[in-house]
Amino acid sequence: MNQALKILDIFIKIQEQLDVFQHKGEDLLDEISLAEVHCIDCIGMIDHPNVTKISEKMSLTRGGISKISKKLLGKGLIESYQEPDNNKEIYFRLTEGGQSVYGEHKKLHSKVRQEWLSFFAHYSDDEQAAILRFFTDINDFFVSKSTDKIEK
Amino acid sequence: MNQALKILDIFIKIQEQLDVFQHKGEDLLDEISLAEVHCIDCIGMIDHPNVTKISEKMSLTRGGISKISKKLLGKGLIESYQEPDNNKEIYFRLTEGGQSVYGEHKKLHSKVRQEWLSFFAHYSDDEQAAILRFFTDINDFFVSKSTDKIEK
DNA sequence: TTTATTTTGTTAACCCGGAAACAATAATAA
DNA sequence: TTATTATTGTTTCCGGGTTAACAAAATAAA
Repeated sequence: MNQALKILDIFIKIQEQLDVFQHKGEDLLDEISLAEVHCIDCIGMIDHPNVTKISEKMSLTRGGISKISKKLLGKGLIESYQEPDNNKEIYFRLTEGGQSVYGEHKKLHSKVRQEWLSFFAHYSDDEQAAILRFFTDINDFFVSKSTDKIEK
Repeated sequence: MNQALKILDIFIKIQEQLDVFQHKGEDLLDEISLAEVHCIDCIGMIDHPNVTKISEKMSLTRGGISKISKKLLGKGLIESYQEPDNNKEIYFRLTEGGQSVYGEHKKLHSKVRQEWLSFFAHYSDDEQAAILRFFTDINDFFVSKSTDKIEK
């Protein structure tokens, strides 16, 4: 079996298991779902975050974000505010509790990042270059594929 | 920015878009969901497939498979049978319609496989070796991580 | 054998998103 | 200005999955 076939087979296996990867088991904080944490992350990063901006950033529906933000409000992790000259848009900001979750998530994120970096350290420059090219190509492929869909 | 960091960043981007990849837009057959097609695939491949075996193969709950198989029965794509010496286990087999869906899915699968192969053809042997090592390592990592979880 | 335990498939209640309809507001055109 | 169009956020309904409880059957233990 040539290399290409082996890569392919493993790649498929990985895909199958990928859901295991995502973020599960992080146990960031019980009682807060993954989507909620991501939402908090967005609110912490976006300038004047509202439902629409968050939904775009998270690639979810406005309806979905509307529900999530409602929950976060209920849990006291975020609060909403409006600008005096605009009665339509509703913005969010993190409360102290939300800030804390935001910080925990960032910490965990950098920990995972560190793990990946030490993982990559075991590869030679040439190997890393090959992997890089591969991922660059894949990414381009996905981007072009997703714009295809938008054009449909 | 060194290579490792670049790979990492791209890898994360890809992850974010990965859901786009899975199987969406295949339009194998309207009126049949992705899970249903996968279920048909399992039933076509497993020896004496029952709810339990399918759920293990698909990494879904028995309850979930129970519902899906009910739908497939309703659509006439599969049928159930039992062995004379066992009144508990219920097995499935594909009907003609199910066979047809099974075949279509296989065809599409090999088409995708072909696309990936021509994709990999653009890489040198050394590059392919690096990519292969990378995926092998990742896969091992995932496997060990998931067994960790089982031990929990 | 009889009794406990395990396995199997189903169901009810629930959670999470998406799609689509909707009212309120803002932005644009006339 | 007024009228039309676009944007924003919410809500209802639905599909798809999980969890947990359950009855029926098979298996293991007594």
